[in-house]
Amino acid sequence: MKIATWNVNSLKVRLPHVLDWLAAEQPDALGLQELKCEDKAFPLAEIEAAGYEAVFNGQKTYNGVAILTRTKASAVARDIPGFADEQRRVIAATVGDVRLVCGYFPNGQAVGSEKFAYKLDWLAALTAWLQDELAQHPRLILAGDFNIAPEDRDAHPDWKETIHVSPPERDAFRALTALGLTDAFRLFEQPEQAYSWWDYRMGAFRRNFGLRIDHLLVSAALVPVCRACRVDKAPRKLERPSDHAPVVLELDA
DNA sequence: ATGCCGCTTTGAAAGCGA
Repeated sequence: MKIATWNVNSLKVRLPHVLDWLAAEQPDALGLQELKCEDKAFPLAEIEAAGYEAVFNGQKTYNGVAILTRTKASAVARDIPGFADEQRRVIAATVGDVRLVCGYFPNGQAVGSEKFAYKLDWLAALTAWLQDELAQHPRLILAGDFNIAPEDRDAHPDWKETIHVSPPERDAFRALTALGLTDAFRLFEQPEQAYSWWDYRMGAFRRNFGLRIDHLLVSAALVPVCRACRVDKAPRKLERPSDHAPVVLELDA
């Protein structure tokens, strides 16, 4: 089984990249973030023509998440139950015998800002909800754009901003792993300075000035069947790329 | 340094992302 996550920064603009990538990689499931499109504008026909089913939770201009699957997903859930939020950031579905939760975590803008407080509130609500989800679905993957670089090695040494690397954000990440979730990327040997996002500006990709903020966390039941996890930088090298690269997890399941 | 890039909404310029 192959499961991937990718912040596409506008599904409309990135649709050709997504279709090419599906054809090349043939994942069983692909979680997408930052669709920036309403549900009525979701390019369902094109995705179905590529041999995929899709469930989505979109809104105008901002946010928006989707799960694409080769076989029909079931038990689709949207948003965090009990957390009042206009922003469409979560979709979950059962794919085969795996529960896949796809999230676009808040950016947070700057430590101490109003958006930062929202980020921490959102993370607390997600964590509380996931505890219940894990109880119901022992085989669970939390995938998405976390907007958190969990350790120092996940940020370029010259990263000067505190957002994405601050102690409260990293504490929130650890609260998620404390539920019994494991960062699948770190189950395997990885290149030095492996990142999943690079700013469009200042030649950041060329200089590998990036952050690893896109993650797949797996529940304890899935750790033994993880086979490989990697960042696929190829789509970041195309014309008009997303600023994020897909992260791919392969499992013996 | 934070203007830089890119996307979106509107209708040339501003907000936002990370």
